[in-house]
Amino acid sequence: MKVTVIDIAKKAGVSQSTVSKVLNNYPTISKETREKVLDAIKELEFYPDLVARSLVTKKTKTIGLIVGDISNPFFSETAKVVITDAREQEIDVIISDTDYRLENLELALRNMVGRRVDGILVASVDRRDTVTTDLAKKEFPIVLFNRHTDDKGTPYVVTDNEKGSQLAVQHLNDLGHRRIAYISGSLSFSTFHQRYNGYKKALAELNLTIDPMIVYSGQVDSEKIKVFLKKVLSLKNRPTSLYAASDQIAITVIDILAEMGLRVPTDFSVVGFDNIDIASNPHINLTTISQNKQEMAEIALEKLLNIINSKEDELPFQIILEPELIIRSTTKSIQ
Amino acid sequence: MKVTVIDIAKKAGVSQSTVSKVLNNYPTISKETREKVLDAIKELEFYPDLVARSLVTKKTKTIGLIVGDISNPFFSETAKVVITDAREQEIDVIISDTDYRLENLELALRNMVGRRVDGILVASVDRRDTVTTDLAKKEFPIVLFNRHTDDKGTPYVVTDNEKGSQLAVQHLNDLGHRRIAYISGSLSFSTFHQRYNGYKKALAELNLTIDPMIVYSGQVDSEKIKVFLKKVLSLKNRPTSLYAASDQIAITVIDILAEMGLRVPTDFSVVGFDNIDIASNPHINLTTISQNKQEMAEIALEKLLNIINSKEDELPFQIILEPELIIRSTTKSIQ
DNA sequence: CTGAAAGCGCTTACAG
DNA sequence: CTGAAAGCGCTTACAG
Repeated sequence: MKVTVIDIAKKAGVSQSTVSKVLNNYPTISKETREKVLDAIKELEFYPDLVARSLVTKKTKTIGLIVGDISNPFFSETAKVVITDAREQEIDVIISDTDYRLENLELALRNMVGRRVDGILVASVDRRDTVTTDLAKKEFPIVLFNRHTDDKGTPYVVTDNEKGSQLAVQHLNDLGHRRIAYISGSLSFSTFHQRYNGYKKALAELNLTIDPMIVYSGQVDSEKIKVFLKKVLSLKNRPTSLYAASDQIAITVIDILAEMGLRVPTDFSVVGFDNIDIASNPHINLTTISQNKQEMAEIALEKLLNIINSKEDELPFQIILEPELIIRSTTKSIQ
Repeated sequence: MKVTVIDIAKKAGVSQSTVSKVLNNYPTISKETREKVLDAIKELEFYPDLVARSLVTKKTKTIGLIVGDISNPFFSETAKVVITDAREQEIDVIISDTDYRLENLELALRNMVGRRVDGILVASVDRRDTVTTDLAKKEFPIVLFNRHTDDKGTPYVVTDNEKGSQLAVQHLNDLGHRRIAYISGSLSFSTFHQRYNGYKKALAELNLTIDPMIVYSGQVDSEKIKVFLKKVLSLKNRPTSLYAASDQIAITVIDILAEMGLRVPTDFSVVGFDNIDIASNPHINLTTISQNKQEMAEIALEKLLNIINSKEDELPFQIILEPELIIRSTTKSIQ
């Protein structure tokens, strides 16, 4: 029923090893035998069993990619780069979606190791995670991107998030804003943690007061954001602008402000972070901090493949990319 | 170095087969031996090699998912459902991105078969593809969703696209529009082909003229759309509305109209198709035909797993889901 | 240039 | 209830 290397060998009148050798392009095989074998392969429609091959070569030509939420554009846009680039090297990618939960991350990691993937790329690691570090210590090929762990034991490539926040705050300050609210997702992610630090640092440098009343971090569903915005806008000393630690949050904020009858940027300025595709849509046209996601994903993959092929000696490395301020039309100078 | 079932056997003082049996929860194993083995497993941090297991069980607990473009929200939102639901059954998913090209689709299919995935889900098949049909004929578990091939030889679950177009055209007609332009992606996809047919059919039923001048199908980058719109709007008998066969196209259209100084819906009405997440964003608020993507993906996966477990006898099946008109604010009655 | 043999790390009849 | 042995489908030293 199923065609194996043995069937090909019989058909071509050669040994099993010879078949294997033409499959793997051994240079020693003579032209005639190679052709006999190739003919048999074509005739019997033989496709080598990659599972069996993996068992002996110890390579699966598969890598794992762990994301927080594949339906979030940030992750799907970076996944695209990883999948496409990996394909060029005939590598497949298994995707795991953690829903941003630490336990799911750890499950995914263990599962992928059991699957014997050649390496793992983690786009959404939790600061507290230790499993990635354990793997890195055991010299299992693993690279983090976007986020890293507190212990910094695993190689990573990220954007300079503090710097990003400074660009955002500076921009608002340049426009005359002195009260700048802040919203971010959970501080258990290094991205949000650093953007938060950068926000505070930038305020301090500009001699602006850090007011906990206009700062929120945690779950960022639209209900929670609404409650926060209502509170903030009812303050007597209310802010004139807001820096959101992601474009998704920024867009939600703008929607809610619209519902509340506030126009952006006339009544209120908003800056996002990420520069996802939709941010440049003319209807949204969000001022944001751009991270070069594609480059980040490309580098992470390239480095991972280097590690897999033992071409990387200085581990763990840390690559930090520059963010960039992109001014569009959700920020405006204060009157 | 690497811990195997043999190491566990030695450590626990039992045979290799016994270790395997506790790993696979054979009921015959006595409590004491089971515990000895479990202890050894824990102590040596043993994780069974899933590649070796697959070679003998003939199951990889992996399925393939082939999409046209993972960064397109339609695909990433359905991928999310597939990945999450599969995980609950301890199944991993390998994603392939074809960039909508037939040759890439066929490469991906052959590769996945070589990888011995247990089954394949194709979200973006080409009408002309025959590889999927060949696989289905050989009883390889495969289910198409969203799009199907012309030969209908492979089971699929899709939306009633003709019906969707009829809902869109009817809605515009109800608002008084008599000249309705149409844009869609390549007709080599059943989705666009059927939406196109539905569009013509609906016009015919309403006794409206089908004017090839205001119809476009093919590549849908924003340049091509711009050229088409310019041409259409310079017609003396210019249309008052447009039906776009996807939300992404509709959003691009609205952007271009804005650039050209036309307001939607005051000057021009637009209907999309898909109801992707961003369509309901207050800044876009697109009137569209909703397909229940999540349900579609869920059913496709469920059916695929049924086929894998030989619980599906009537093959190929065809499941057709109902589309729904969602009226938002990009359509308006004509004065 | 080709082939016989061993082995990758599991599972699964089968025997006891 | 447990174990010896064969086998899944390949690749890879090694010998010739």
